[in-house]
Amino acid sequence: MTHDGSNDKPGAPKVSDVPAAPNVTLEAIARAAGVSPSTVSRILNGSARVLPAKQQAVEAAIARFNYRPNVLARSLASGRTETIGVLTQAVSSPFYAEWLRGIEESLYEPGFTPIFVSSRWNIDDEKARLEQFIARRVDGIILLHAQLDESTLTDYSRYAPMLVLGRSVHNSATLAGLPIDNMQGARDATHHLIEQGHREIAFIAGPASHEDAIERLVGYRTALEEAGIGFDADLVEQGDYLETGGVAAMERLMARHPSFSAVFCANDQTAYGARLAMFRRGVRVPDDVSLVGFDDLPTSSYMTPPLTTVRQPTYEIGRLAAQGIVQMIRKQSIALSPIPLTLVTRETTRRITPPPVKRGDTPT
Amino acid sequence: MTHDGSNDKPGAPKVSDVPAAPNVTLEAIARAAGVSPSTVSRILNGSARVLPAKQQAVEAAIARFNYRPNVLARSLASGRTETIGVLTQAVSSPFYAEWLRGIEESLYEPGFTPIFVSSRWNIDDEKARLEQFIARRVDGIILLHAQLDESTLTDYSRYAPMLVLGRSVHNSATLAGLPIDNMQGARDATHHLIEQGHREIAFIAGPASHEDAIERLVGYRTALEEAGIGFDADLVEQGDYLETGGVAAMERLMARHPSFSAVFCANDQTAYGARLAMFRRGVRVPDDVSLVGFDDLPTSSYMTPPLTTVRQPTYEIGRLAAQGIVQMIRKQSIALSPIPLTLVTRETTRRITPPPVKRGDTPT
DNA sequence: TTGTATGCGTTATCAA
DNA sequence: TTGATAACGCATACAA
Repeated sequence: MTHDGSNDKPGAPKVSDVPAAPNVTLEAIARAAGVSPSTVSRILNGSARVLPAKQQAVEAAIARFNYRPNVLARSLASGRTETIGVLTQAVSSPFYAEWLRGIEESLYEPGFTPIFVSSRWNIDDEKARLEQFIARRVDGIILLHAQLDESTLTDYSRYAPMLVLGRSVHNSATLAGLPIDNMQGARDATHHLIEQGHREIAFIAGPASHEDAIERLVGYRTALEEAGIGFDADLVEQGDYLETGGVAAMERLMARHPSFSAVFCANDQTAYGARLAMFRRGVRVPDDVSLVGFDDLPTSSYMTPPLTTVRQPTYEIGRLAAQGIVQMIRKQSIALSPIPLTLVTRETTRRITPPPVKRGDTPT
Repeated sequence: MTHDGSNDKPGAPKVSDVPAAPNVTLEAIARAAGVSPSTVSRILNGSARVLPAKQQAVEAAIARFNYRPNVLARSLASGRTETIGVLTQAVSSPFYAEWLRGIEESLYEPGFTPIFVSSRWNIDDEKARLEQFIARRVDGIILLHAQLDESTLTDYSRYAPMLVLGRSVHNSATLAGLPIDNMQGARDATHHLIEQGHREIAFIAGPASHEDAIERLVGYRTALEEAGIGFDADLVEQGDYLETGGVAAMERLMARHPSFSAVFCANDQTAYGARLAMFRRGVRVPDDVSLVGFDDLPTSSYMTPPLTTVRQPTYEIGRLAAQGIVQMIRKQSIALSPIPLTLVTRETTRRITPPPVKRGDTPT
């Protein structure tokens, strides 16, 4: 920060801008500047006016000793940590990545620091991490897809305001949910396929334990019903939101019910797997089968061909969440409306003239 | 803050397992159990034996009040935060994701908590985040691809031991580097293509500012030289490690020098872009052009066809890093050997009989 | 084995 | 405007 670069070159005696003493305290600065600790504190926090002369003396001392206030001590004394606990189910999931980015970027400006942890889809871990947040006295908590039931969340929210993404809860001053309209998204996607002339539309579902996954299935069924197409349980296969599950599900589907002309996958990762399984069998997309995903992961627009999918504005949702939690911390009321999803039509779907052409015996 | 939640549900008196007082202190527990604060502290940390009777009394009080020690106070008093600062260039990058997972999982067992932040490839941010870590008194720091120069890193390492991934530094007790052998990886990949009969092998490079990217270019050139193939600058295009850069580079390449039979991309994301650009032009992979990437992102095995690439064992590297930093904190010596990379041969490369067949005018 | 006293580095309250 | 002084919640050296 105060690196002057004047002695990078060997030869000249090195006078580092980062001094040796790692533990300069506020008190040391006060002594060096000839003022009281309180004055230094005031300057640091801008909590009161001080004489310019003293101000300068203190600032000089801070620069000279490269002093950095101890965040721990500050938090202990003030009761505020300026820290937000962010709980994800899996840090490494491409799906959460954009959320984290949105959260981090919006938190930086108001001066909060996010702490990311992941519970690995394990409800016990989720609890443990939440308690860890509380032990750390975070000022607020953002949950990405909480699995805990609402009453438990409500209990925890007494320690710090909580915002739950992708879920609707009974909103209060300390607990709020930002629901995502999975049902509508899935309905739109299915509707799109129907409009393109598809009638036998398969669905590869997500884990039955996920609320989202269920909503997406409901959306699929709703669109079918609206179009007067009977629901066929044989066209539904179980996936797990992962690529491997998509592969397996598609293989079962092709073996059992090979006449579908379109597949709607509960998420993009599932679609990647399904795509590969079809590729292996020589089934062309979209010539033989149309494919639609859900989430619009960054990679999806680089699939070959680029994937038609339901876009979740994750980055924006992340920003909203960050702003929301800050408002809750500041005791301001917030109004969170459900996030609408939009269908992004790319190149894995095509119009067919019903009845669907029989899928070809293209060479592998 | 002192909301006691005793009347969440109208009607039935709710007896929650999470008690009302959010700020139970160690002292309160001591009083409730009829012992001294130090005894409670000892039980909490297992730092000394206490009478079973007292032990039980304390544990009962802890359970009754749902007491959670204040991490801040504990750290302030002990001088240890049990926290590791992890600096990434971009939290949301699929490339860093696996590293983070490895780090997080290995840190959990020894009782450390990672704090992830990202500097967004900005060197000023990198410095700011590092200073933030120091202000938080983290016990150790892991850097994923540091951009700061070694002397600055050395300066910072006086505050907390630092481990730099993907870079070699002059190792000391407080600063260590875990280099990754990009050169060898790129050399192997190129060599593979040469062995398959390719002679006109294009290369889409990464940002010239990245050490890794340069090493990969060097590996490419080395393999060519070893095979007695002259380096042709016309076959090298500039990318940016992102998909968009891959698309653009491939388009330029095809326009300018359409006779290559293989492309080696500096990373997988670049390869995704290049793949799409070829797809758009009706150039088939691997029938017309062989394609090799670098990194082996999780998605790469689901590309169609699955991408041949150089695998970085990122998850394992993450684990190594976590173990390493813990050892450094404990003042144990560590031995870090460069990580070897391995070529994963999948389906985007194929053997050709030189001279390469002229690339087809397949319909778009 | 247990308790007392002191310190960790700040902020905040209260006088001056 | 400034400076003592008391928290903040815990760990720990020392004494018992």
